[in-house]
Amino acid sequence: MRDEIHRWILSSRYGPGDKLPLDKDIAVELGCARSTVVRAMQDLTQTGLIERRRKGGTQVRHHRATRAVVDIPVHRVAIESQGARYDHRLLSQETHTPPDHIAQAMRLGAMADCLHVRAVHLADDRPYIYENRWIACTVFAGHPPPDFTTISANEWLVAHCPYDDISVSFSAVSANRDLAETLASNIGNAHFCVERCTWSQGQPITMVTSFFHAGYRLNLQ
Amino acid sequence: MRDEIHRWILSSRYGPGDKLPLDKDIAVELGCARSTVVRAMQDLTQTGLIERRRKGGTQVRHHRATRAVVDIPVHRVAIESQGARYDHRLLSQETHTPPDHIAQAMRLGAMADCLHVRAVHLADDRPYIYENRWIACTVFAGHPPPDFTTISANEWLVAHCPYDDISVSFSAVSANRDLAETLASNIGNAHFCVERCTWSQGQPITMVTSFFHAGYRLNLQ
DNA sequence: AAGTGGTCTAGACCACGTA
DNA sequence: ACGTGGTCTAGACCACTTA
Repeated sequence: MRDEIHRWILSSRYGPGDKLPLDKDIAVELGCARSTVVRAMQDLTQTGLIERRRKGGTQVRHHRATRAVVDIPVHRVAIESQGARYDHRLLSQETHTPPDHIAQAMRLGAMADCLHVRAVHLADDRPYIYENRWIACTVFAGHPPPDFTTISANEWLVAHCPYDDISVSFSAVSANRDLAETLASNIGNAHFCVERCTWSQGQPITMVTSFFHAGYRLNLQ
Repeated sequence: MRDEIHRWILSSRYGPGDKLPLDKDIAVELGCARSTVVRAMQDLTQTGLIERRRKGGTQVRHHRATRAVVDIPVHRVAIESQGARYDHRLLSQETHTPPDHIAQAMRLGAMADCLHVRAVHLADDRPYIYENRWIACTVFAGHPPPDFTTISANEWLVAHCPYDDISVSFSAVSANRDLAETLASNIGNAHFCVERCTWSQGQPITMVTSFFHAGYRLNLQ
């Protein structure tokens, strides 16, 4: 039934900017319950095809945005699912206060300490991702931080610090000398870069910048 | 109520890999209808926190992936919403059969003709996006293709060809001479690149590769 | 103030996967 | 074959937004 409603809307019966009938009228028209129409409409809202406003009704969006879900698995899982052998190497790990732009992005209080962790993730011993991470010390809750040489910070956080808010951005960067050496690339090469910040109940957890090996491509659903 | 269920699950009552109670038991525990629990669980499935299987029950995912929604508006809207003046320039437009890798990505039948359109989108007269697009000729349904000098192909397609299936990928590329000139960049500069393919009822509509100006950053929700 | 979508209920039946 | 989640119904009440 939901699919039928989706087809009913999509079959170019309505174009960009058009106002759709009331939910209850659509329900009558298609011979189903209003709640079914509501559910179908909420699906279409999520995919970005329509806009709904209380009292304002439902419209087909004038400029439908391309909307897709991006899924970035734990690095180890991503590498192993390609059939490659995973490994990682801790480059450095020190506790200090992060630079301003990091603290700002994390919405950190002034002078809050972070654990700064740099690591490389390897696929069949070849550099795959260079990870530059800041972890709010509050997440260790007094306990000493774990040994990130045996478990990557990426994986430890996924297992121990569930988040309820996240901010992500993508960009392309040219490798400087450091990045080129870490990723066995060349100075100036283009690298795909993901920046992530996570929070739990308003408290910052971590901010990580990941640089992928040259030629990496991220596929969405 | 849904939020209450979300909090109930998230409050570290259950960790990665843990099995959750049956929907109906949660409903009893929290004093609400099962359908409410189902809805809340479906939300959490979408955000990637849990996995549900008929007969298998509900589990907290072992390795929670970072999952976010990416929204790429029509280029004109993206540029204007930054307060910049939008313009675009058609670079070329010809009809012929696309190279194999394009036809394959579009799931095009052999020898199906496409309109090949190349254009630049400008923000305050500065190159913002270079767009390399293939449009399946079937979408024009016999009519002559519109004049893409007055309306960009991007915008025309959004207005006239709703899609129900899409594939997107992101990458970083180094500018070759052509790209550098088109985007007023420099050879070797890193550019963010989006590749999109859309279909309607199984029929290919368009495949587009968009190269963003150097320094571009895509933010997700 | 009124109209629209948003959420919830209590129940039914269905579809899928596992045993 | 059975147990679990998935979808649907018919109805109630609520929340927001616009007129």
